[in-house]
Amino acid sequence: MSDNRQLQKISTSWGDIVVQMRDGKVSSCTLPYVDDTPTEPFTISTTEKNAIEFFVCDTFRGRSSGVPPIAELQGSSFQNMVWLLLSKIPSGETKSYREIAEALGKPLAYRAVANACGKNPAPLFIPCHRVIGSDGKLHGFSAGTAWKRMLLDIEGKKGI
DNA sequence: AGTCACTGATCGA
DNA sequence: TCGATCAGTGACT
Repeated sequence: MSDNRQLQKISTSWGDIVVQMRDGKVSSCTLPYVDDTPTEPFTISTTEKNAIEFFVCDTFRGRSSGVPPIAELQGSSFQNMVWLLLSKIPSGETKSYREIAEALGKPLAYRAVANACGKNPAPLFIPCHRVIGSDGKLHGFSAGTAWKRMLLDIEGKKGI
């Protein structure tokens, strides 16, 4: 099992997005933390020379190109189920923490769902930013809600 | 036992 | 209306 690891950086005005690959699959994605009210407008610079960059670029354009293969996720069974559901939310749509919990057959586990979202190893690739509160508020994002707000805005959910 | 990226209810301004 | 506050909830450390 010679794991063929590879790091990929994508530079943006908010800092570098670092994607870690293993055997050609995405195993994690790290976004730099940004304050809730960034002064800097978001810009991204990449050559889109491979599938990862292409996907990330498309994401920030509000398009949903094919999601690159994601490595097997190492979380608890509950977390894996949450992450699987998240990955099925299409671009431009949102779900509430409670809807996810209900889909898992545990409507009262919304708090746990939120926990799992926060531990999502690959934001962007697993679209945890499309999960918002049932009151329509963003509530949180591991790398700062600025990302969440921007992504939803780009994907067509204006004014959240 | 304590921590949460929640939710629904309640209360005061 | 809109906020702050509170209790209840489940998974995880």
